[in-house]
Parts: sequence; structure tokens; C-alpha cells
Amino acid sequence: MMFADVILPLALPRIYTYSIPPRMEGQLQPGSRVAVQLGKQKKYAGIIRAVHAQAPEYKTKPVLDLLDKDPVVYPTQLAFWAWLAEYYMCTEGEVLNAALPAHLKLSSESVLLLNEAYGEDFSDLNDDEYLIAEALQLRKELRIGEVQLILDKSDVYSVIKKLIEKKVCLIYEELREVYKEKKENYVVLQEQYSGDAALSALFNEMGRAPKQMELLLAYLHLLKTQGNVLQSELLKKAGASAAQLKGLVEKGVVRVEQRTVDRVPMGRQEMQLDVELSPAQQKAWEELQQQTEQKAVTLLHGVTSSGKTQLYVRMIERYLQQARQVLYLLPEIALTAQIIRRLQKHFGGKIGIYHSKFSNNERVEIWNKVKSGEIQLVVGARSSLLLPFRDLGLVILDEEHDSSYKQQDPAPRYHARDAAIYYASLFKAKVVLGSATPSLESYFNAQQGKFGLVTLNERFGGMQMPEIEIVDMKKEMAEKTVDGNFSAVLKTAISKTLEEKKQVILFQNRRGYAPFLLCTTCGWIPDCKQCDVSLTWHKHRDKLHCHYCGTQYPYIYTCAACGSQTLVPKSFGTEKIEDDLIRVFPDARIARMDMDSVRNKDSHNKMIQQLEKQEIDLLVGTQMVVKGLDFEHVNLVGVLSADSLLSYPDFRVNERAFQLMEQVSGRAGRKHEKGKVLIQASNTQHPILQYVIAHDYRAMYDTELAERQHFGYPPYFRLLRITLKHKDQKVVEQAAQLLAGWIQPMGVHLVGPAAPLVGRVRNYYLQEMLLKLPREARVLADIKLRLKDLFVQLTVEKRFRSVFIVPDVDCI
DNA sequence: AGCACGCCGACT
DNA sequence: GTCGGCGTGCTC
Repeated sequence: MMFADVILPLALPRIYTYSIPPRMEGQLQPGSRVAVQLGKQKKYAGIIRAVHAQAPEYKTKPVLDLLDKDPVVYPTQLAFWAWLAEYYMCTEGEVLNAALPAHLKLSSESVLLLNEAYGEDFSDLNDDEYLIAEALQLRKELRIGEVQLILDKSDVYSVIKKLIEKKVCLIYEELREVYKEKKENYVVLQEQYSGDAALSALFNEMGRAPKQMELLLAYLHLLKTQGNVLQSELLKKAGASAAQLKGLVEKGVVRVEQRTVDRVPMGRQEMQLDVELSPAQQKAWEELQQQTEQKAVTLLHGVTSSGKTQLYVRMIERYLQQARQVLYLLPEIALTAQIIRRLQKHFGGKIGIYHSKFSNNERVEIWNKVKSGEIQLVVGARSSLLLPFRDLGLVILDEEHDSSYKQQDPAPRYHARDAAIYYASLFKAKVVLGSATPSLESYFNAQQGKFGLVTLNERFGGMQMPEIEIVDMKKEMAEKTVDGNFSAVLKTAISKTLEEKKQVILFQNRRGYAPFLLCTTCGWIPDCKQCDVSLTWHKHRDKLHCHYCGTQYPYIYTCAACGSQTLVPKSFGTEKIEDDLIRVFPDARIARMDMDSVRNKDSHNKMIQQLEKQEIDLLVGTQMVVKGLDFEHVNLVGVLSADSLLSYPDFRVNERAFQLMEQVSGRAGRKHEKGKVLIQASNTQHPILQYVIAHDYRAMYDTELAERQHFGYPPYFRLLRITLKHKDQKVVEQAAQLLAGWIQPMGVHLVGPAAPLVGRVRNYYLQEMLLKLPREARVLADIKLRLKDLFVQLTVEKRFRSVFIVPDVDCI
């Protein structure tokens, strides 16, 4: 008897073993997708991790079905998943859940079927049972969701159980594939008319049907120019109706064929291999080749607009020519049409793009094409790291410092940079990390000789670094020259830039209209009912939003504490800036870019195109405006409040603030013209501002590094945050104390436990503790194992059983 | 993640 | 006295 260990896409604490029925023996292998039953009825699609003859001591259920001819992943991916689960302290099921496209993750649905033999006598049914029986008579089949709708309640299992007992209905589990191939109708000329002679004979015959002749001519034209003729295209082109086409079909001239088509068509376009490099780039290119030969990971530190992309393109070419696959990772938001177009220009059809905006069917097709090797180059966001590469040769991770590479909520909470380095090692592939402002961790690794380092500190095409000026807000406040959020200096600069028909980008770190409302009588601030945070006022929707749980509240006019009507908005967000801009610059075309304004699919791209075409003069936005945008006509960039960037209570504030301001500055300037950056700040003496003015990454790095070492932070230590959640505040607090008491003797540095800044989210109370762990991999692995034991120990205690424990390794 | 089971409060 | 709410435990 053979057995299969199956990973299911659930957070199950361990992997389950199923028996392999004799008829499937030999067909199942690691990576195969199989249908199995879990519990009394549910069926799932899982993935086989191992096949073996080791009978477990419990009795096993059989594998029900093999779902695909070939495994859906290679052993390399299975190894990668195991590492992710172990390193990031989650289950392999959670990794599988994140990796597999939704349409390959099947789970069964219970379907109720009417038992025809039961008859029409519903007299011994109660109201609920009767409603369902009646619906079944009409519809024959009902799903759980439909039953819930009919009865208007979620707990319907008891009713269903009764109905089955009374033999009114039967129940079965339906597991169906959701991935559908895309079919399209093609028009094909019947073979007997393929010759010229036959065709002219046909035309003679058709004299009395001019409409059909017209259609046929259009068809022949399309056939000649495209090779294939789509029905929809033909009808549109010929301005014909479906009936006219039907006429041709009935005459036996053409036929309509349904064909499977690719949702992600692979062009045949050839690569262009003519990237011109400047002398500085040429030098960097040579260094890059040398470094990647010697080291598995190389950091490319190139100032903004230094043309890192050209070097990537060269690098990619080399690996594609060796017929190996390449993964080019970008932060989600930087995956704009702009960059994709640029890459498509070079690599044509071999490119596959993968990010959150693709449909589930498209994802399955990309998945399969990466697996087969048909897609050689993938450009994608974090999650494309989980695609089933067959022979990965190179990973490029651009904007390496970007914190959105770290997955936050559901598990696996992986960092794409670190995971990419491990994944690449499984393929003996090379990694290139690129940034204008590398993370301290990566730069440190480069300094230590662990990573190669290539520096490119000259902007491409003779472009100069922008001139940066700090605007003293304290002084302007005292002189009363501040208008709304704009200093006189900034206002003048904006007017001047607009007069020159150039564009302006303003950066503000907060969305919404005002972060909160404040009662000027008693100091009360409206807060969320479910979370301990103040609500943000979004003026355009006239609602108060909770940015933690997403709840929206109507605007409040009366103070809930003192009853007075003296609520005023405090501080400012992007919406407020936009309003002020409209007031101060009534003639300018103004746009706002933040999570609220570009929520739907294409609005982000549209806005970028408008900027490119200079249809927008003034753009105000959050972090979003910082990433991956290059506009030729932006001459002025304003940071509205450096203070708000520099005042977060987080050990990475300085690094972040530097990166952000440096990146924003990079948006200013164009060929042969120096851009200008204005940074408004009250504390003009902050050292970070001095480093930004001087574009001195190295000074920032040295100062910060000393701090990190002194206070025991990365890159000298690794951080692991443990969050506990429970509905009862007392219970979490006690659980956290108990757990901390157990961790203490392990000799690691422990901070907390304490409630985080926002101590309650979605009605769960939180407690956090931070562990500072040594860097050595073996010690780290050992500590994680011991922690896992402690988590189990904690939940063994009855009152802590329902406490959620969320470990976040290398948290940010 | 489901789903079954079991224990308590609000009704006929 | 029963129905139905939710907390708790198991799935191989």
C-alpha cells in the first residue's frame, strides 16, 4: 500500500496522509493536484508533497482523484514552500493558499437534490423545512448559500439534517473545476472553395445575394491580412448581421469553428538588443557582470534616473539567451503601463506580467506558461515569486528598499527580497537588488561582502540632481505668510512653474481630508466603535472612515462628550490639499493620487497617462506618487510636511524619511535642466534633512547604522513580533504576560508585551511583544522551534484556548 | 477554513 | 420544555 502526504490550502497544524488506491499507483507524484475528502463531507484539491509506503498509525482516507495529467509544481516549489512555512512560522497550507491561483484551489460545495420518491405530502414539515422543500420542487438543486438566503439565517445545517432524515432530499458534494478555457468563434472557408477558380465560380453564383458577397469579400480580406478570422471581428468589419453570416454557412461556403484561445497571448516579436549605455553605465555594467559571477546576490545602488533599467535589460537579455527564466520583481504600485511598455519594447512576446489585477482565469494560464517555460520573463509584484518556475536563472528585485515587499496580513508574512534570495539559491540563480536608496540591511550585507555592490551615481543623459531647499515653516508661521498648507516660498515656486507650463508634484503622507475631527470645547475626538483609533474625515464622500477596519460613519456635527457643535477638522490629508490647491490655483488642472482616488482598476494608469500628456499641471498624492514614475515635464516637487515623516515612533523612521524624500526628489528635473525640490519643515535642523539636501546616502547609512547597533535593531539583530488577539482585554493581557514569562529565560532580548498604538481592531484586543534575535540562522531556527512549542503550551491552557497568536518574522 | 457537537438563554 | 445562539474541537 502506498500513501501520499497532501498539503491542503488551509491553516492546518500538520500535513495529512491519504492512501493511494491501487488504480492510481504510479500516477501520483510530488506536486500532483489531487481531490481528497476532509472531515465528514468536504472535499478539497490538495497538492501531494510526498509519496511513500510508510503507513500511519491512524486509518487513512483514500485519494479520490488525480486532477491534472502533470504535477502543477516542481519539487523546487515544494522545497521553497517548506522553507517559507518554516522561516515565517506558518503552515504549508497557508503558503499553498497564497501560491496557487484561486481557480486551481477547489473546495466542494454541498448541493441539495430533491428526492422525487418523497412525493407531494409536506404535512409533517415545519415552516423552514417546508420553504426548502418547496424551493427544491421548483429548482431541483439548491446550494447551501441559497438555503441560507431562503431562510435568511446562516445556521441552516440542522434544517438540512432534518430534511435528509425525513428523506425529502439528498445531499452530495460537488467539486468542480472553476478554470475555464476561453473559446472564440472563428470563421473558416470550406475546403472546396480554397482555390481561385472555385472562388470565382462561387462569386458568379452569388450574384443575387449582394450582402452575402460583401461579407465574403470582407472575410477574404481579413483572411489575407490576418490569417485567422474571428466571427465578431468579421461582423464588425463588414457591418453585417449574424443572419447574413448564417446564410453563408447554410450555403456551405464557410463554417464557424469554436477554438480555444490564450487569454495571455504570446507575441512572436523579436527582441531588440540595442541598448545604448553611457560611459558610466558601461562601467557599471562591467562591474555588474563581474560581481554577479562571484556573488549570488548583487546590490545595484544607482541614484534616481541613473538608468538602472538599462542595466537590468542587458542582464535579462543574457539569461534569456541562455534559455533560462528571469523574474523581474517590482512593488505592486510601480508596475505601471509605463514600465511594462518599456520592457515589452525590448522583449516582445516572451514577457509575462503577473499582479493582483489579473483575473483568476488569466492567472491559471500564466501559471501554466511559466511552468512549461513558454514564458521566459515574468514581470510582477511580490506574489509572482510563488510561480512555478522551471529553470530560473536570474531574479531582479527593483526598488529593493520598498517595504511593500513584505507581506503583511494573511500568512505567509514573507519578505519577497529575502525569500527571492532563498528561492534563487534552489536554482543556483543570481539575484540583483536595485535601489537609489538601499535598505540598511542590504547595504550592510554589501559592506560585509555578503552581497556584491555596484554603484552608479551619475544621472543618465546629463541630467543633474535636483536642488533641494528646506522651507522654514516656523519662521513663516511667525510671519503669518502661510496660506493653508502652503508656505509663501512654495506658493511662489508653484506659480512660477505653472507659468513656465511645467508640472508640479506635491507629496503628503496622509490621505483623507483631515485625519480627525476635534471638539474645540472639550477636546473629544470621534473614534471607531470597533477599533481604538480616531476616524478620518473624507470630505468628498462626507463620511468618517476607520482606516483600520474600513467602517464608514456618517459625519458627526455634535460632540458626543459635551454636546456642543464645535467640531473642527485637525491636521491635513491629500483631499484637503487638493481643495486648497483649487482655491489658490483656480486655473491649474489639479489631480489627486492616493488609495481612495485610484481604487478601481485603471484609474492609476489613466492618471499617469494624463500626466505624461501634460493634461495635469498639479498632482498631489501619497507615497503612490513616489514610485516608478518618470515624467519629463515635472520641474518642481514639494514635500508638504517633513515633520510628519520624521515623527513616527518607529526605529526605521529616519531611513524611511530619507528614502521617501530622496525618491520624491528624484521625480524633479529633466534633461539639461535642474529640477527643484521644496521641503516644508518646522524642525529645519533635523540631520536627515541635511543628508537629503546633500543627497548623501552614505552619511545617513553610517549614522543610522551606529544607532541600530546601539539599540539592537536590524541589521545587527533580527526582529520577531508576536501579536496576541482576543475579544477580552484581560485575557490577552494575561496570556501575553504568561508567554513573555516563558520567553524571558530563553535569553533573547524581549520588548513588551504591551498594547500597540491601536490597541483594539475589529473588536479584538491586541498585545504585542518584540523579540530581538541573533542573526545566525541556526540559533534563529532553534528559537522559532521553541517558540512554536510555547504557542502550543499557551493554547493548552483552557482560558487562553481562543487567543490568536500571530508571529511575524522580520516584521517591519 | 468548514462543520459537528454541546452548552446556555429566550421563547411557545 | 424546545429552539437556536455561539464557543470549542477535529479534520489524516
